[in-house]
Amino acid sequence: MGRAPCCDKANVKKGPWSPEEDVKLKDYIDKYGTGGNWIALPQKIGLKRCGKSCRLRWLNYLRPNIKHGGFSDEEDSIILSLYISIGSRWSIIAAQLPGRTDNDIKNYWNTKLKKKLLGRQKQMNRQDSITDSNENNNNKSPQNMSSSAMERLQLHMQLQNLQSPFSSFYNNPILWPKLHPLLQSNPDQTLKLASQESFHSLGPNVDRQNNHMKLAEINNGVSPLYSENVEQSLNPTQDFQPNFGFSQDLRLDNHHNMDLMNRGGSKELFQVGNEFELTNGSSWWSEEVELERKTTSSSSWGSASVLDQTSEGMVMLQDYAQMSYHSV
DNA sequence: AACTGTAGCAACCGCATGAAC
DNA sequence: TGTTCATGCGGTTGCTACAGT
Repeated sequence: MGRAPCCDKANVKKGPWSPEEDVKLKDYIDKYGTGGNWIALPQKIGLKRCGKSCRLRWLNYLRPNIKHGGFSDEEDSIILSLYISIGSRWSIIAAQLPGRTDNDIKNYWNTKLKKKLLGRQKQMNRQDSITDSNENNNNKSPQNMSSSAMERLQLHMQLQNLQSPFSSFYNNPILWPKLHPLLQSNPDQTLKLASQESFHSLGPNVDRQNNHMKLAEINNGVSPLYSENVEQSLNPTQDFQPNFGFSQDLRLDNHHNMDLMNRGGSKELFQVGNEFELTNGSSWWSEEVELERKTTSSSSWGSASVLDQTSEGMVMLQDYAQMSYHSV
């Protein structure tokens, strides 16, 4: 049995919204809210639109305090950092940028920021190829990586090795994004994340529901970087090795835009769990495990998995387990 | 002026998830 | 416990504006 359509597609209008439609929708929501039912909303106000379309229009355009365009350097930096860390979880990235929508950030990334950064990387690659033509690292050949992973690797390399406008961001914890303080008071508000994209090239034997282990649960603020039970939960063995992908469970506040510019020094909670898919074969995982182990005892991090703590206790996780390559 | 290519963006589509029944 | 359905999310599409030829 197929899924029932959310609306009568024959009788709904598609395409750009007219100003009249915008006014109707905005006026109604301003007065009565959404009523918790987007599907019924368009009928209530006489709009021939799908409820999903209304929701999208509200969230991306009509909602108060929405900003469009004019991304600042700091916003660029945050987007870049989070993209490298968590990939294309645009809603999460948007949650760190007040007034920005996931759609806006996604468009901005795809049309401008990515080109800007990767374009610079290409330039540098051309220079590098002159001097490094003899070195051919098969392990990291593009053929064996997903495009997203490749992108993230390139961006990371660029951040590490090249002079870039964002290098200052890496070295400046003040610019690093933080998570919403509400988490501290309501940790039950969770947002479960699973990177579909990360698993696109998983083999058929991979079961993303099982064999996961929590790599990190980080209590931020005055707490130590890792708690005792987290240390125990790590328990990495050489048997684990992700030939490929990962997903993440980030527990964080979902829909409250935080004011990045005015965040105070209150206690904040950032819990991250990585769910690694384990197969046999390469040695890449063992390297990763080693890096993860380092993270439990040191604030110095390798490039493959990066977890840094700022002087204020803020924690960043950067994970490149998504990169898919086999060592030989 | 007409055509073509491209960038930017709004909106749509399909899937995953979780709540309600 | 299984089914249905609303919601949220990310990928994709399609339209418009603009630049280049």
